[in-house]
Amino acid sequence: MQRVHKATGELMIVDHGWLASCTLLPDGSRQIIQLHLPGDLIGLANVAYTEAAITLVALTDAKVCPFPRNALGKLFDVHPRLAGLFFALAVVENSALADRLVSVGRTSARARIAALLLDTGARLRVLNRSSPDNFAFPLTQEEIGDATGLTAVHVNRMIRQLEEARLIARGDGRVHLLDEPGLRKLAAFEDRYEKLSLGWLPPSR
Amino acid sequence: MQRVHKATGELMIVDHGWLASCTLLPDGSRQIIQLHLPGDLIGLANVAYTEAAITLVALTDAKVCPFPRNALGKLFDVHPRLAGLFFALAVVENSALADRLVSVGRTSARARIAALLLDTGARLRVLNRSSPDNFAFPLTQEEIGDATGLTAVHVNRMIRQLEEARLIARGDGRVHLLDEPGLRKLAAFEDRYEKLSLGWLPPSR
DNA sequence: CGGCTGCTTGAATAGAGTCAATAAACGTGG
DNA sequence: CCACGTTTATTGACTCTATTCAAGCAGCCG
Repeated sequence: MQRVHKATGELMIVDHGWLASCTLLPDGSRQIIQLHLPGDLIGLANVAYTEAAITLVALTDAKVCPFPRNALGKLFDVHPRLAGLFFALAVVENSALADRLVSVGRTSARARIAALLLDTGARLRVLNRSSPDNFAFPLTQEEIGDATGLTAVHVNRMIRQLEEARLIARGDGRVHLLDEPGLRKLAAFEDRYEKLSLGWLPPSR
Repeated sequence: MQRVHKATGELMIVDHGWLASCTLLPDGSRQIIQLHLPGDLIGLANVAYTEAAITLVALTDAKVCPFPRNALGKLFDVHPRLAGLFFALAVVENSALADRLVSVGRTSARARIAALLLDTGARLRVLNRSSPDNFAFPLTQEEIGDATGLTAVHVNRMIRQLEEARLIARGDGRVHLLDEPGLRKLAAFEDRYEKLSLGWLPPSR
């Protein structure tokens, strides 16, 4: 498997596979800003800038479909409802980033990992309609660390603690959320994907 | 001075004063998501949700002008260029949040505080056109901690270190960025406000 | 003056990082 | 299918950054 590292200023939609947008720091460390699952729109943060602000990393084999940035202007002109949806996407991404910031800024290592798992689970739920408290989770522990602001070693220790506490189970690249209420309490997690309100959007033409 | 704490789902524009949107956690701790300076649009993260996701705090005496949320639909319908600008605002806010996340997730306490000061300075520059490396900074050390994910005590120690290293100076509620290159290096700070690209926006009607 | 709130400092503690070594899993080419 | 090298996971010992607790001080406002 080839892990494509690519800096880009374009918009893309994930066809299949998992990716992550991240920032690389001068000291060599890395922060994963967000995970991209199939169906996600990637690169919103780039739209308003001349140079790519983020780096894209494929976490698994993945395929993305480009969405030309210069089509956006016309889209806003001709399809107000679609434009509104793009806006809504940006706004939802905003909340997601805010939640991550809270998690990384003010919660323990355990809680951050729990939040990452819960969030991923909730997003998969939106995707699949099924209710998988048991799902494939292809991140390495180092990548989990880059997403949560921790070191790989510490991620390992915390994951095992979550296991020992019977909050999660693992195996074969999969995660099982054994005690979701317990995890939610630990992570101070709130599921925003349930509370969308898009009634303000203009009607389609 | 009265510090208004208000949870709201509306959009607002800051007339004067400084505010912050923040999240309160069950354990009583607080994370400041972002600072709002005069001219800023507040509440984008709320647009797509039924209930307010964030709490607003006035850091100084402040006045805000409401912007009715249900006017957004019509705006997207009738004024595509304005709609595009709203979208651009959301996207710029995204980058700002991503930068904060990197700062909090992967840099030292010193660096986080330096980044907060640099970012605030850069934003004031956009506002004033003048180039103030010396500006009023009305946050308490506790609030700085809530913004950077640190305790007030540690914020104090780090600020003094920055002072002793002659990177900044303080006094009378103001900050003076003495060695901006040094601060930028320390904080791995990149000024995004310089590199906006809005050529893709549709023309005004 | 007295009671806030915010700043400053020290000492002890805890949570996360670093370094290092081993084990397990994976992928590749023969 | 096996042998090999590489990446990933695991664990221990130690260090260090940031937190906690505590106390004293300064400024502000009624």
